Amino acid sequence: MNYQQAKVRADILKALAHPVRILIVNALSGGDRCVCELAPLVDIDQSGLSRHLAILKRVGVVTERRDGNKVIHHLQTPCILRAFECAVEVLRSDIERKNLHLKAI
Amino acid sequence: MNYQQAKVRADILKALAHPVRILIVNALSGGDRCVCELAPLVDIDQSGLSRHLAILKRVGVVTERRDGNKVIHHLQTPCILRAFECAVEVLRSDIERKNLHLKAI
DNA sequence: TGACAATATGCACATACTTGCATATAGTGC
DNA sequence: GCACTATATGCAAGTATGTGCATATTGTCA
Repeated sequence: MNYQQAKVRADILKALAHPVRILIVNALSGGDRCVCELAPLVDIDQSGLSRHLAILKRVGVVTERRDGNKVIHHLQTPCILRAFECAVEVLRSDIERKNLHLKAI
Repeated sequence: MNYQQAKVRADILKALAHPVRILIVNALSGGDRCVCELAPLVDIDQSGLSRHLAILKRVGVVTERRDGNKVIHHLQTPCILRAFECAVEVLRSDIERKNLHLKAI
């Protein structure tokens, strides 16, 4: 793998690597939502939420369509939920390993 | 999912979301390496490489053991390679979708 | 057209991340 | 102990990211 290939991967992961954006993706995995439905789930200013959504849209993880004066957001690539599962696996593995060290004391 | 749960996931993904760290993980997926073996693969200062490794170790993705005066690094949770594949899927899906739009013109 | 709801953007500030340089620490072999 | 190799850390500067506030834009409905 060369630097450019690593960079495009990093850009996608970076777009996912924020608690608010993870909450957004998680919510969208349960179905399409407009901004006003997402707002109560994330403790953040409306403009901030709009910006986080823009980041997810820029990398193509989320897409949008208009419905009246609402913009409906859609999780375009649900495969990224696997990246979250993978993060959980890392956590679990790390805790297990530390427990082992603890027992060894 | 609550904010705290999203945050721990974000911290793991953030640790992966850098081109140099992706190159490191990619190299380690082929077997354990010391810093001196990784250095030529990533175009960065030795101290910078050391810092990137520290970030990966902090979240438990990479572990280390000493061998003489070398520190050997080990990819503790190879499952994160799936996160990279997932990033590639996002890219591919995005390109396909844009191609469709192109054809529609 | 005007009032209103939903969403996006400009700006300014704070915080976090990355990097190189110099220097410190840890281990090896003489 | 000394010279040497491998790796880590303090510091300072540059860059990027996240946030709230105010304001702009887009669409609806009367």
